[in-house]
Amino acid sequence: MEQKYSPKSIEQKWQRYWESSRAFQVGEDPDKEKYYLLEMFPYPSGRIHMGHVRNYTIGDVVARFMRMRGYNVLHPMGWDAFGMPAENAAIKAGTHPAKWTYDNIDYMRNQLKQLGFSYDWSREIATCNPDYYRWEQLFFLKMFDLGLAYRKSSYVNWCSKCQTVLANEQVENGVCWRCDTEVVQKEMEQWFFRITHYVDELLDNTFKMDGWPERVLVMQQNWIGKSTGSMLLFPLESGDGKIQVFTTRADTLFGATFLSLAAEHPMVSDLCRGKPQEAAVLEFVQKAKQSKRNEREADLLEKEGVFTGSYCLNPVTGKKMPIYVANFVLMAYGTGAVMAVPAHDQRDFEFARKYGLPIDVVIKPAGADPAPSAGELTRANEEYGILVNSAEFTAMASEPARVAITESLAKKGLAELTVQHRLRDWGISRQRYWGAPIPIVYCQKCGAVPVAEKDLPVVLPLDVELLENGGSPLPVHKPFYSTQCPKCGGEARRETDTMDTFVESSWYFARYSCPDFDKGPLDKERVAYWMPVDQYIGGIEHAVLHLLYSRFFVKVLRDLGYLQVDEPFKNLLTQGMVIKDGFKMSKSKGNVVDPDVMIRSYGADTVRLFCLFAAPPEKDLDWSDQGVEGSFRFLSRMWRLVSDNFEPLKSAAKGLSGHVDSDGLPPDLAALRRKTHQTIKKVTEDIRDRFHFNTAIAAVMELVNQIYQTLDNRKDHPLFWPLVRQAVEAVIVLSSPMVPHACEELWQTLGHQKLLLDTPWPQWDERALEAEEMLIVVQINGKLRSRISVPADATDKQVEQLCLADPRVAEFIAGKQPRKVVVVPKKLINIVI
RNA sequence: GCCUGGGUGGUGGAAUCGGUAGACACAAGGGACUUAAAAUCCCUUGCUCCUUGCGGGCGUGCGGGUUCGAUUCCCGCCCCAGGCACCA
Repeated sequence: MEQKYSPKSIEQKWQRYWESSRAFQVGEDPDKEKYYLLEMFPYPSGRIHMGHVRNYTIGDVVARFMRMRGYNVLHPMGWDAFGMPAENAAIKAGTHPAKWTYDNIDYMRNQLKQLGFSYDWSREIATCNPDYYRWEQLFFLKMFDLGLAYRKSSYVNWCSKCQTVLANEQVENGVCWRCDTEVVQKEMEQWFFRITHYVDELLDNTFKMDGWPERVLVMQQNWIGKSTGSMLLFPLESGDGKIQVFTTRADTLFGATFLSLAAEHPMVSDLCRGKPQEAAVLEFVQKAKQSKRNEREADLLEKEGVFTGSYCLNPVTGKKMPIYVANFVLMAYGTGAVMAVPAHDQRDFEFARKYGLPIDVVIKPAGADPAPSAGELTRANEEYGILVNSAEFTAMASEPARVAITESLAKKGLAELTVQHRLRDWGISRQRYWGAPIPIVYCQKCGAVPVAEKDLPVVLPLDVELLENGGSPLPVHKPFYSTQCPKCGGEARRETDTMDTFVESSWYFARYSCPDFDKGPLDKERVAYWMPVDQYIGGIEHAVLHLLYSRFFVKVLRDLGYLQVDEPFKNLLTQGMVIKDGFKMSKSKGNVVDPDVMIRSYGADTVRLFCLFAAPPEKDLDWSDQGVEGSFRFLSRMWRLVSDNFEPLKSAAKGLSGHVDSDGLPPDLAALRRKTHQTIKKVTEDIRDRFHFNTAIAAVMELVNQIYQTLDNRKDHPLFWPLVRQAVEAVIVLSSPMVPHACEELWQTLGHQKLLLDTPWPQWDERALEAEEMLIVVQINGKLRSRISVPADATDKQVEQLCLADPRVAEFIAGKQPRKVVVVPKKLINIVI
């Protein structure tokens, strides 16, 4: 065999073999337990980056491990192929988004193959293919029928650079998640998916999804933002109408002295009409609407408002409450109207001070007597406490009072206990070209009419001229937009917006179970076999976006009868970022490491090994060129272990599957045998129970070190080579999910006919783990003082006696009588004197 | 402000159920082999003190506590990262 480890030829050899033998193709096998392992599919941006390499390496280890453990493993790969970068790149390069996308897919597929990932390539999906998105258009139609897809005019987030609307989830700190452009509010007609219909289930399940990281669940809970409170009606003084308000603090209702409305509140213009304040109000509203979203939302603006000239009545005190328009009230949350309780809400307090409005104290802190007067307050007291100045509710505690006050008003039809969520419906219209067309037609006579199912797919035309400014060419592409109304046959215009690309990624995982199915989106039998995904792996950046949308979509598909699961992903692993020199790898920082270059210099196995060894998967990984060298050195060391001892190893009779009894073995061979089995146990448990590949690799390295030591101190014994061979085979088998090419080659070189891939994962022998002697740590008063070796079967009492007989121990005790002796079996003894 | 993680040598990290802190690597220093280099192999490497030993003390962000024993559990702080946030 080759003396030197040369990954290039080995890796090509095995990659070709896996491809030609279709080694990773799977079908439904009712006799085998299925395991569906999925990594988040990439956007075909051009070439893969180290983040992908890390993500997919982690997944590949699990897939190969589970396969060797006897599961029927589905491990697919595909492309999240619609999206804006394709358009921008195509405009820049004078090409077509489709060509750009498919070229990138070809390049990146090849990159993934060079890394030796065990994908079933026969199931590959590209979401920009009409055979994929046609089903999404069908879902849209079904959702439209059920009212789960609807159109409304509303203020939406607009990114001027991307020339499109963004979902709430795609706005981060007031700027576009893609290009960091300031997002402005724009009133537009948009299509929405009614994710709020599932808000309770989406939230409730987060408390049961024990296979997900806590922090992702908490992020989703925060995003959904449930708050429990009361809906209250405040009658207008004029008598014609009521204003609806949501509050979590109905216990403070007796202290509500005015009302604040959002600038966009529909009643504002009526309330100020004909009043002396009208002009000032309209000017204020105009100004507020123009202010930028992040300025208005972040705590930057000073609280300002203007009196509308109208009053409403406090439903419990009957007092007149002036109605203001205020710049800090959001139309998007609750009803866009807030009852102001200056004594118990800091914003209202500041507002009341500024405009000279009354401050009525109605809560006193528990233990404070009497309640502080309004004049004494320097800031609002927002804590729960005991009610004062609240008629029959005085002396009640806040929480029961909140309910009691609401219920008492409910009898007059002025209140109800209710729940509000922060979550808004998902706006899916995008004014972009490279996406799935929304299957709707607008007819002068019939309005918005769904395309007939039989006319699907609505194919995105490829023969378009892209516009320089990035806007969509569809609205000016007559062959596309010009059509007939499906209802009346009259002249009509197609919807020219496309769907948010997150729609594609919300169900691709289900389509992998039957990517070739053409009678519908999902083949019931196959999808029932494979779904849900048993293990999903991807970046934390999708904690809310993709992972929430997918959860929603699965519930829709379930209710449409396509799926039988409630949640898509049973277990979720969110891997950390790849960092170099303290920063996330990025072109602007100039710290990008190109996977191609690494593979060329060291081979895929080294790159894989480094990604696994440098950190546990959930932590950020610090890229280190020396660390990569170290990984390569280890693989070379493993290679030499076989090449330097090739002849004796090859002729040694017993491989890993053979049994060797430890009776009568010399100590170093007994120790090697023990270490072999300990390593099998350690690696199995580290991968199976916690995905800690770094400690699994460390354990294999320890075994390699011990094999070298054993070889250095070689003594003749008939079982020497058989035991070394067992240890070496353990190294190869246990490493194989992580560095598959090198291991497969070594395995074959040692004379195995069967692929390592199809070799069952090794079992450890419990009896082989135990030594005849065990090392006991001796503590005196909790401090480490000595170590003694005792027979493995020694009782606690015997351990104690052996310990007291130890000269070092005797010295420390110095004849004193121990007050207490604690023995931890097989580990430690602590003598207290 | 609220919520969730996290803080261990020069570095990445280990210690899985309260039981030897620093496994395994990287880096550094010293040595062997070599004409030389690369590669490989061996030794040292948390800090500190002395009488240099099979030695003593200190040490897991800080301060307390529980325990025979705490990186691990409890209480109170500090710092870092992430999420939510004028949310009524």
